[in-house]
Amino acid sequence: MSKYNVLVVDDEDEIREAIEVYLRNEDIKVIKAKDGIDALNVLEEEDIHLILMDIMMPRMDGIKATFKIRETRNIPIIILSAKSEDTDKILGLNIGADDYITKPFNPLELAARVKSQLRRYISLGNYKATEDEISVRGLILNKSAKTVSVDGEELKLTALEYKILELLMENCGRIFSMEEIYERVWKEPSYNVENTVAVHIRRIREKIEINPKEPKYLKVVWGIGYKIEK
Amino acid sequence: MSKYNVLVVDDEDEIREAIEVYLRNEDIKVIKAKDGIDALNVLEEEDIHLILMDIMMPRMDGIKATFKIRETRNIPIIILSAKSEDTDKILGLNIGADDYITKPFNPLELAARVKSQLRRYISLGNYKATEDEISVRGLILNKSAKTVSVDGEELKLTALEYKILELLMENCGRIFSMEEIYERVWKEPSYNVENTVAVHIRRIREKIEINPKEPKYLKVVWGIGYKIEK
DNA sequence: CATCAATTTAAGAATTTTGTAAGAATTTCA
DNA sequence: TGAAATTCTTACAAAATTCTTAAATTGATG
Repeated sequence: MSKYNVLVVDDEDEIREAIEVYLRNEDIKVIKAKDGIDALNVLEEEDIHLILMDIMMPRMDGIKATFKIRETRNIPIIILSAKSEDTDKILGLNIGADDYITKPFNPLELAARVKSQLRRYISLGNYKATEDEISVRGLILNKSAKTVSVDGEELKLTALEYKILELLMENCGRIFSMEEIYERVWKEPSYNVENTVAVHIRRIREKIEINPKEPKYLKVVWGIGYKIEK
Repeated sequence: MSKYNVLVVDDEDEIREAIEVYLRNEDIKVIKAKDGIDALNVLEEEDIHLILMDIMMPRMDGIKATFKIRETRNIPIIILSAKSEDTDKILGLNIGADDYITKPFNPLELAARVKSQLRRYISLGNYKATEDEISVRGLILNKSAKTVSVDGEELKLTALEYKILELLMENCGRIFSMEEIYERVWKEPSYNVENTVAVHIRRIREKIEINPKEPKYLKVVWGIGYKIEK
């Protein structure tokens, strides 16, 4: 992996081209989009590693676009903006952007921030953050369709069961304690976490496992929690 | 997981305290260090999720400290500095820092950048040290998956057995007395340390050793303690 | 409002882990 | 070599954790 694709979203031609020049020699390929809607289309087609997003654009602005992208993907987004007031910065960062640069920007700083985010993203190893389909030894979970199948046969999970399984499969191999599962799926407190989670785990096993008593996928790690075995 | 630990490294008392105030109400616990050496010590002890690092400090400066930390760990580091020249920014970012804020900074911006980095770090799921796997002559311990394997075959250790083995493997070659093992794993007193530890050592050996009577990995040093042989 | 599916609660059963104790085996050192 | 110190082994008891079941509750839908 030596080339990274950076998507520049800005309605001003000169800015897009200036950025392309600044990022030359950095193992970076610049792909350009005129506004948020363009950007979303490009994201469908290309394998993008980082987005530089202008705030002020026709059709769909940068805030909306960032928000939209974050619904499904986790690639680094750096906001570009002429507004330098702090409120904007806060707003930009809270919609899910990873960094913020005000125009006019210094080319070296731009390049440094881009490289910093790329390095981080790549080093963390998951620049495929949002694969739509997660598959483990015949157990397949499709995130957009919200379906689960085992050996080709589609199963009928309830909404809750699906959420738990998605959490475990997205982090396949990682162990989640009952408390952590409850917290991340329910997002509210309970006094009966152990029983509740255990019951749902049971039901999921009943559906995805051939023999729920000897689970092939959804394993317990005694004293620690549950995981989907890789 | 609702509390994050942020380490503030700065030699000025007022700055450290100001930051603590700014980050209050953000589910953030602020831990303070006076310089790079302090910081490294804190990192040994505490589970830190993000570092705010000043550049100008006595003993060990922020650049050196960042560099040092990056040798082994991947947690987010935000550089704080009074210098605003771009060259410094570049330098800061290229030694492995994840973001850069110039003093005097706006409290809201600080909080936003901290949250942005934390969110990213946490969402990517691996807020564990980069050294995830410890390997000794075929015996491999994976810290995030909490698994242990010998010659490629995965073993099933209990939570306690795993903790003991992790302690010994993380400090591979170092000898731990029974008292020390008990203290560091159980964190409570006992009147029966010798028996208890011995029993668990036995159980671990039964799982990781081909011949538990002639251990290849988990060796005893008579009168002193146990170690994992390098 | 009746019905059905989904979820929660509760409690006992089943399983796994951990602690204890006591004697056996090994090492050290006089 | 023999006594003392230390570690090893075993079996069982206790504790902790997870599993299972069934009944109660909730929530949506016609």
